[in-house]
Amino acid sequence: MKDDARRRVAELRTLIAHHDRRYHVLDDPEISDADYDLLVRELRALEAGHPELVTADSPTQRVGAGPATSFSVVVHRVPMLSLGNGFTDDDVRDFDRRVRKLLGSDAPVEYAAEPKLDGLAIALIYRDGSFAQAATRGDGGRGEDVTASVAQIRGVPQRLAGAAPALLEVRGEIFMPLAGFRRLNEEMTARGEKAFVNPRNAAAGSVRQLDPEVTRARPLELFIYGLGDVAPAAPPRRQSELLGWLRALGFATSPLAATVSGPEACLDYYRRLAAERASLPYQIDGVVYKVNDRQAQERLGFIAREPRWALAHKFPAEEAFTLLRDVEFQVGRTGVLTPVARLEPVFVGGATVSNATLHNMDEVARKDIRIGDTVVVRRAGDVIPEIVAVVAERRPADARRIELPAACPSCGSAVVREEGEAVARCTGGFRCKAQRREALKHFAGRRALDIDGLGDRIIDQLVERERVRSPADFYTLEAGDLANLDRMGAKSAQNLVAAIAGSRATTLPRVLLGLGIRDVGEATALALSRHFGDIEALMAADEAQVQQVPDVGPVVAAHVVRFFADSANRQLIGALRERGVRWPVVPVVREEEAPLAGLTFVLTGTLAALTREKATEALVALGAKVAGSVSKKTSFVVAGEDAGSKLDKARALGVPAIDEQALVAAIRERKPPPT
DNA sequence: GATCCTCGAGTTCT
DNA sequence: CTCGAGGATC
Repeated sequence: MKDDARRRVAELRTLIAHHDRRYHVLDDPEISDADYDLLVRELRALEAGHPELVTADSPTQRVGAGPATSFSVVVHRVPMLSLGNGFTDDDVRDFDRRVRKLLGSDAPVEYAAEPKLDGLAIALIYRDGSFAQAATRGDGGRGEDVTASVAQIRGVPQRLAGAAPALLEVRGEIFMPLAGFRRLNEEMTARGEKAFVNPRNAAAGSVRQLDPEVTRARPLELFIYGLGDVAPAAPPRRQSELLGWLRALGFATSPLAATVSGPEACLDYYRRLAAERASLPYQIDGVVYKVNDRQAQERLGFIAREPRWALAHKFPAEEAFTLLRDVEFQVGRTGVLTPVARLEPVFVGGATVSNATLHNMDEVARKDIRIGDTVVVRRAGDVIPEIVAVVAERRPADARRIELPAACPSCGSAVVREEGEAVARCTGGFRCKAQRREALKHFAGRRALDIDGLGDRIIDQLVERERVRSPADFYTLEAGDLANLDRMGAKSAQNLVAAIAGSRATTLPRVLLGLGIRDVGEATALALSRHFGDIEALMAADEAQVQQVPDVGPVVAAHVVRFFADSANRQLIGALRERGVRWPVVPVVREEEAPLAGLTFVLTGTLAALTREKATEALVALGAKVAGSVSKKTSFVVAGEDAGSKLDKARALGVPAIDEQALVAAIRERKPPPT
């Protein structure tokens, strides 16, 4: 019986891998989505019955396994980045100052400016001049494949004009003009369907359509504003010329694009667009400035996920007045008490807002917010509601001050605010139901153990009934325990049990994150895992040893050591293991032992064999750092095709330059390149 | 000791 | 998305 299960599990995994490839890689599925789901479900069920057969590489362990979400995933060959935001004139001047400082020049910088459309960012790929693929931005690294629906948009050329490169990826914005938006909403209301709240949602909803015919009927337009990738590479040297080059290939670009010089000209452009905004046939939410010289862009590079050579200068967000009815204090998983404003619901920035965080008591004091006040609300970045200010003259006589409660609203334990800290915390720890509930949600969350289907609602009920007190209790749940919860049938109870069983095979960083050690997030959990390899080594370490981990200082080290000194926490880890939670030992990368430790690389020019990302990943794995600009501390500059000023600077500073082959050799042989 | 950057934690709405 | 704070750097 057991051997049968083992055999069938292996068979199912092979089958699923095969169909994944047909679907995602070859784009030529052999079986229907429903049949595919059946295979996955059978595997899940078998794994649920035999947790010892669950392995980390099982398809059930993958995030968003299979085409169940109905759009397949596209990994962007060049990440689709977001832009840094500016709101004030000084933000723009600061941006310009930083650009000049980094370029080492005092000459006025030329910028390509254009309106920032309020639509949906899209990447379009053309092969040999023919439209081949469209993908949404997604999280920047991977998006959704929307090729079929985007092909129906009239502004998307099926074939490019003139001499098109073998591979071309362009980036742009799909948007719905206001007139079309109004007409569409009239039609939809007339048909008894729900209208869209704003043109951006309408555009996004129209593109994310499984039925391309629906997209075809929607009044969508497209402006292209940039390049993702091109091979062979021959695009113009300036952003402004690039737009002309793209137009010659048959793409629409913004007719309002302009070239300006220096920050004051940027601001003039901004004011001109702000004045014109109301009369434009589509919605814009700001303007974008890009350093016009693309070689200079290259030199400026990126910080985190944002290019240093571009700025989105946003128009002020739409604001609204409403009444602050009450303030409640929420308890987070670490015990932090957060004041949350309960507002008279108000429609602002495309959604109805009824709650807004006040962050902490300092913030409340700074803005002098009181219950009963009329407040100005906006959605920061058009997403998170925020109280901007109170309207002092409308304050009623009986407005109440907001007081930090002395006792936790959930468990009644004392609330303390450490000297010099902005936040107040409940001291109840694990005895506090609210902290327990939030800690359990964190454990089950996507970044930690990723237990699909174990959402807030379910956890709330399990905590309320005291059926689950610690994360280890999840692994004792049976279908019967779940089936009598609200909104839970026998079928979904079974699925959830299977998902919990599936989460047993996991990784060390996920477990470390899930434990909820103070100040240990995703990045720190990964760094700790790489350094110690397994949890026993970490538990045995003292503060000095934990501080050896990159980016871990005295504060974080103390939190880690204190966590593992607590016998309840040691027991939790034992209990998790006992109930079948498993993770492979992580290959230890000790900084001092890593072959390229202490070396800093700078990549410049176009690499042929490797992408920039791959090269960075490989170097970091070997203990090296990869920086964006050349300095005295740079160990090697890797010069690819068309290497620019970084190479010049390296020569000036006497930094050794190597070519791509030397880089590849260094990675392969795991030793520093010869100088 | 000041400054820059990155990370963590908490949050909203659909 | 925002704020605060820890860590690294100059």
